Amino acid sequence: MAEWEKCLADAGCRITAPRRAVMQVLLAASMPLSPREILERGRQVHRKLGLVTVYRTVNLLAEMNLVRRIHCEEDCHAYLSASPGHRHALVCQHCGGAVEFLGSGDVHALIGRVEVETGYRVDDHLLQLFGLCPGCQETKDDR
Amino acid sequence: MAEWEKCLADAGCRITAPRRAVMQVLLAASMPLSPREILERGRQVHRKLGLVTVYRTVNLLAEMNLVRRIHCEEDCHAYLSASPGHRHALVCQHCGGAVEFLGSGDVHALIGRVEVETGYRVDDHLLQLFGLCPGCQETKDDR
DNA sequence: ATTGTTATTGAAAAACATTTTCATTAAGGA
DNA sequence: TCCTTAATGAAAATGTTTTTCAATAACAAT
Repeated sequence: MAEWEKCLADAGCRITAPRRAVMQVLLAASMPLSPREILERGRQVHRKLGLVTVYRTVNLLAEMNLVRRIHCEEDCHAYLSASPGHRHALVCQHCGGAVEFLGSGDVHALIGRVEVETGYRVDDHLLQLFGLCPGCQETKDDR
Repeated sequence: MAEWEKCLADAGCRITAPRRAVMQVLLAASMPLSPREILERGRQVHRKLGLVTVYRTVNLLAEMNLVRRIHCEEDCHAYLSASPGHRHALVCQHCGGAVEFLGSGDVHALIGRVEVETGYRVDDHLLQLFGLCPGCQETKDDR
């Protein structure tokens, strides 16, 4: 039983074929996918998968932090499978490939500075980086 | 002539009543507003303002960095007037009020670290903080 | 000030994304 | 294997964003 299946089962959710299809697609993809893209790829695994189920599944998985929602200029509803503990995404603007990185002390230093500067108390943050992956740096250079 | 009007004029854009209404609303608001909210407030200034124009204006202003798009869980199409040079938003999760803060050395340190760790070249970033503003900290405490 | 050009506007329609509804299906404990 | 009920998928409803196009108004030229 896969790690993510245990998470769902522990939360009292059923492990169904549509959910397996969605998760399988996201685990296989190394880039953020929109609900529609997930549907298309997922149908190759589970023929009768429906778009409504993709929406529902992706929301469920996001709530459990098994999947991360990625915000871009064009598309704010793209999803990426999430490694536990890792918090942020770095997306290649050429090929769309994404990796995750762990927020470390530098993030907390920044938050501490801003708390002092503004008087706000910071509880949450959204951080994403965009750039070129190693492979695309060779191909394309448009800094 | 206001600063933002010079920006538009320099780009060859016309200064129109609808654009003034949208910008006035955003400058007066201290929180991110959705297109629909901008429409409602803007109509008190320019009665026949249309939603289509709000969309068009907000996109134009965002392209010129006069306005910043704010990404939240619920609403990824909220806009905040932007101070030049300041790059990031800090939003109060209780009252919606927002302030901007300047990304400083700590952001670059973080980006440098991630570039080394991942091999990616980082060209752009999306950073937003969420929390409680000073006023709402007194009212509400749900850390 | 007046005119002419053309960017901009707003209403309606189209396109698209997301959510709700509800009868049917199937997961998984008994 | 059966039963309960969570989950599914199709259709419809709801919302949001974009496109289209004729009318309007900014502003440069006069």
